Amino acid sequence: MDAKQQATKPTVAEQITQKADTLTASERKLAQALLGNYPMAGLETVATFAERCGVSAPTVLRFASKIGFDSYPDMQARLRGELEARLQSPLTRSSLPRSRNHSGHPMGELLHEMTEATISNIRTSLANINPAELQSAIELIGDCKGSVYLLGGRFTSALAVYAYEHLRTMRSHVRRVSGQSAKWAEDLLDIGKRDVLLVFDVRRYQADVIAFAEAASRQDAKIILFTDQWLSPIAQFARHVFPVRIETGTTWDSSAASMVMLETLLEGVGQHNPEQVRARIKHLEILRRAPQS
Amino acid sequence: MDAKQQATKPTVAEQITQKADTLTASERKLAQALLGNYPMAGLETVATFAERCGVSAPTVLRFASKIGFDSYPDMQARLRGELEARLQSPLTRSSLPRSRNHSGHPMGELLHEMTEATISNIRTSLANINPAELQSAIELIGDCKGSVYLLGGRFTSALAVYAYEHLRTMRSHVRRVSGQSAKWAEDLLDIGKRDVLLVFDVRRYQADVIAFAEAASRQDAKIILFTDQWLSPIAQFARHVFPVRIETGTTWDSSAASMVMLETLLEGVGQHNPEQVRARIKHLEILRRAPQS
DNA sequence: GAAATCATGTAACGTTCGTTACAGAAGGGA
DNA sequence: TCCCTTCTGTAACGAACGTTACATGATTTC
Repeated sequence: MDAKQQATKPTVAEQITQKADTLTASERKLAQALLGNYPMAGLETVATFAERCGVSAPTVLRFASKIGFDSYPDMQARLRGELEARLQSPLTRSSLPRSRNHSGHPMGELLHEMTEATISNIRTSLANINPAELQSAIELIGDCKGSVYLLGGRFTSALAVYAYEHLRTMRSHVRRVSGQSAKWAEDLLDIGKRDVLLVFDVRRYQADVIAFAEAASRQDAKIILFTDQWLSPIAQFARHVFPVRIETGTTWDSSAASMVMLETLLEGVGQHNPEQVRARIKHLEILRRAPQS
Repeated sequence: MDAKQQATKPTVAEQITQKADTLTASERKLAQALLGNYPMAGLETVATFAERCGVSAPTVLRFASKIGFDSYPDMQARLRGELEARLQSPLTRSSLPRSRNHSGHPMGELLHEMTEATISNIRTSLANINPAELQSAIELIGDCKGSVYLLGGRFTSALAVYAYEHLRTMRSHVRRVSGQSAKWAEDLLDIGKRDVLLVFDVRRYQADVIAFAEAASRQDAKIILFTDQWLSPIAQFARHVFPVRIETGTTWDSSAASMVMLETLLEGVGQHNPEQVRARIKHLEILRRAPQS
């Protein structure tokens, strides 16, 4: 399940080796330095990189140009991308021993990989959440006098649904923004400064979701955002941002870590006003027992 | 470059954690973003980092200053050093050197408890799944000539929504049984022996969900059940049962382990017919690019 | 050995960066 | 509600950046 996306995009290192025999003496020095401390050396400034190799700045630029980049920052961007990918790849090449009865069977592999990748995501994500930030978000939802709106994208709408069902048992005035995005404007009408928008948006950030959040922000709603580590643009308008890992090395991104983070938040909201929640649940059960008005 | 990189020097992440409670709202957003995508986010320019988080450049500088750096480039240098060190020793506990210090703050406790409880649930649940069982379920969905129906209860409907969105990208004839249960009978009309019902039902097993599954079973539909360790009554009619742990010691049950199990199943279905799925996604993207008939 | 070609450094350009001072906005307490 | 404190963005500055044109030096070719 690996290395199917590399065919279209060669790495910087590959580009260098490809053009290796056309490089001049100074350029070879640069190439060796970069490959020797890959890719960190290429992330320095032109001047620094040049000085370290004992060449001039223009030589560095000619080098970048020769191996196929429009500009030096262009090359850096690519190096950055590779580095980022490399940093989070250790999740998949799991170092732990095989668990139990899974050995041999191909589906056992899958189970094991998904388990470890997801656990890694959860650990990394929640370990980096600031407790105070969580506390503030909990209070924002728990003490909110207005309405709490839930919104998600294509895959994350499931999280919005989940949050909706839980919050509804804990407090009144919980609304889910659902259906076709063309109709969201109606929900937007009511949103104001006393309201909170809990929005889920991970990569392939959805334009309609972003637009809704931005509009809500302009109407002074408080926004809590669940997103991935690269941050949805909504982060700009959000009061609280919770970035979680979503990559498992498989075809699709995972919402498991987001789910755990969400459940943590929900549990926190419940604990924030325990007696109110308990009273509400009790009331709800009474109404359920005497239904069909 | 820096020979003074000592073991005694605290990492940037640690410095952030240390000053966490003195940070302002905007600064916390920066902290969250940096820790969420550590350390890459901090290697961007001030302007980029600021914009991504929706704050101004000076706020970023005040942040860097507050956590103990003389300048922004100063902080970047340190992040670079950490990164370089990590890259040079990929074998020695590469990706997770820091288990953040949540102690002290009550929400830190909560984060930690939820993390560990959930991970325990996932490990236990997936370790006990029979790979052959998973394989069969994958083939059942992947090779199903009829329709795949999704159904969930109050809280598990979120999982049904999630599965629906994924399966829809992988194959045709995927339907979600939604809305008021009184209207489910209409869906039931179409269900037959060529169809598969993927149903989610955890404790406080919902009567209407059970009834639907039983009816579908009588009409010879194949049932795949996601439930908890105590097994929903639907297990009696189900061809494949996946029991997962849902307890976390908190007020509410958790769907996190179910989510991981579901994602594993979905990944398996995707891998089962990779070329078909890829063709379908491609087709879908073409249709999306030429919308508004 | 002279001329041509290529590689490289110098110097200057406009741009973008990090940084600072200051004024306005937001939030909390009486 | 008002005031005071704290927080935050705007605007301006110098410095450093990537980039380019051009001159110098090295190397090759006849």
